[in-house]
Amino acid sequence: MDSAEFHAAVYDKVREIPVGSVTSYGHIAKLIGMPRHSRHVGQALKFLSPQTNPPIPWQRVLGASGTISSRGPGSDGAQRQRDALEAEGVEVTVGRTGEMRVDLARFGWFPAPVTTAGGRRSTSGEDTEEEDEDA
DNA sequence: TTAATGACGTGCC
DNA sequence: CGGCACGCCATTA
Repeated sequence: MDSAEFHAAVYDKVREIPVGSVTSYGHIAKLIGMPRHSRHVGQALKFLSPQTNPPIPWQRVLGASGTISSRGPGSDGAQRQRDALEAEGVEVTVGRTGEMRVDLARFGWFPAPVTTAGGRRSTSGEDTEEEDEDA
């Protein structure tokens, strides 16, 4: 798979994230069949954000713990991401160290991968997890 | 060709 | 929960 196709795949998946929901780089990587390329997903987003026509909702992609990546102190990207998320109705909390994170139990969006063959994970039905958690 | 980097993830303390 | 170390891998120096 070329970087171009990788970017396309990432773009396609990220675009599927429903409004008001978030997911992790790692999950995107899994969805496109490359669970070890979590870091490259982020790179793809960086590469795509300024040039995709229907703007890619990169703000809906966070770290595996629901934490927003720093992306550099000088860059306000993280701040913009938080703002964009809140604008969509996603609750963003800030810790002491200024770390911003989202409650994945409430806003997380983790569809099961296709699991072509050999992959354990029941092909029939859906995975039994998450679902509505109301507090 | 080797070394370093990074929008990450997981295991440990 | 906070912080730290190690593993992954394509890209870049």
